[in-house]
Amino acid sequence: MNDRQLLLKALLGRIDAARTAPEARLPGERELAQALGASRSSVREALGVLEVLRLIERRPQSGIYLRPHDSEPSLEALVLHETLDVRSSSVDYEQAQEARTIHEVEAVRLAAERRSAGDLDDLLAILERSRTNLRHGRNLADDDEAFHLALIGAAKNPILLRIGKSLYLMTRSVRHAYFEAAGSGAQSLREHARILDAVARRDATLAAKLVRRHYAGSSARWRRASASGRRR
Amino acid sequence: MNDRQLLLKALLGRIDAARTAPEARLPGERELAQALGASRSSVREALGVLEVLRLIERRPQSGIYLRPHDSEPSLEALVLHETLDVRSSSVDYEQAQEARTIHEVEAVRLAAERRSAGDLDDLLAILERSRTNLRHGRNLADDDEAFHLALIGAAKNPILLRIGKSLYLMTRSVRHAYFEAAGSGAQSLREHARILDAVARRDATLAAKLVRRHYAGSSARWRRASASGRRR
DNA sequence: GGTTGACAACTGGTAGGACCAGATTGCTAT
DNA sequence: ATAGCAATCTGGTCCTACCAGTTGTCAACC
Repeated sequence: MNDRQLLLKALLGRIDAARTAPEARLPGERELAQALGASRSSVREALGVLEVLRLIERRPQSGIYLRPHDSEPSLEALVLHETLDVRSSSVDYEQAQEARTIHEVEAVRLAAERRSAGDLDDLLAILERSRTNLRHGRNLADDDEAFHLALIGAAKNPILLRIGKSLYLMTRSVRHAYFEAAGSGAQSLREHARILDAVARRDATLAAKLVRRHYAGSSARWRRASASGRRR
Repeated sequence: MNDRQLLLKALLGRIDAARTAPEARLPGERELAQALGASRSSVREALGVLEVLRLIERRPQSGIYLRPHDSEPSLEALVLHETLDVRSSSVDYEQAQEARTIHEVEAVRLAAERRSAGDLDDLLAILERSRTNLRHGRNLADDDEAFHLALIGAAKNPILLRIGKSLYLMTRSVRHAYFEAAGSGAQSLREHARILDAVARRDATLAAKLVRRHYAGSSARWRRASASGRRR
């Protein structure tokens, strides 16, 4: 992780800390720079990023204020929190999973109608690679993500794909933990194969049903696992 | 529009212009600063924003490069383009409308199950205000947005609400034009009332069906209007 | 004592210079 | 012709300075 990311992470930490405090105001730029061991220029650039991400608000001649939690942070901000591994109450796994379900069940309907032969080839290649990785005992989280994103991509709507990528990034760490559990990889692959088959036969209704079941099943398995493990 | 936004807009313009050029590379920071009449500090802060928005990539000791179009820009970037009114091929109204449909049809199912009494009050108040504005011949685009976002909000999933807000921002200008057409406001309000009724009776299936029809109808009306008007 | 005014001490916003380290370019000497 | 060096680019960082408003303090005045 480079200096820029470290600086962002430090600032995100301050923001999360300040969120509980009564005073929803950050120290001045000069003070922040000294506290974080960076120059004001660098701090300002990071603050500019956090501002367009809707996490803070800078009022000239006044100060830097946290945006109230009810004004939703941007999707990119949620992703940033996740990728920089900052503890945050704003990213709820169940909510992200719900959004993913909604999103992908409908996207796969479109994919079943619009998929090209090339899309099928891509999906099949990903499935093959997943099987190989499964045999070698590797974590299938990234293969799983590749399959689902390729599925959404076959719907030929870049906005849907963009949303899908954000949602997947949000749940990345949880999915990695999920695929550590024995058997979850094999089960996931079987369901992927059936979904791909439905998309290949252009059966939108069946594909949607399978995706919904796929999500419901993995959510249930995850809840069981985390309830018994209780390590989160 | 303040100086920061103007600077961002100017840079976005350069990016869109450079996208057609063979050389996917922007001038250096010093040169940009001089050309745009700003200091390097200001340009750097703006570039930092465009970088986290995935529009550009800065390579140390090399230069500033445009990200290839196939790597999707962030949702926030799409919104930024729209709000700063920069001509861009990356925001397609039909695609955004399709994403909105998917998104809201499923969100309203959840809303029908989870809506509180307060949600109903809010929705009803928005509907009442819309009727007043309709009588006064005002543009209903903002009322329409408020109703739909309140509907999504009743699903009690902040991530869904965040996505909804982004999608609405993307289509804002088109919706304003749409509500200029005579009759579209009244028709829209009738359908809103029926949707609200279904949500109040917790009939998720009916509510979803009505929302889908609502979107299909308005899209069709918009296509007819823009085909006859041909001013876009 | 309470109000009001002026002044000093902040704040973020902008500007512009300086230096660094690595990459590129082009020239020079072999 | 080529190997090697030097000048010159690049973005990344730091620094000082100034501006224009806001905020807080405190003294003077009613």
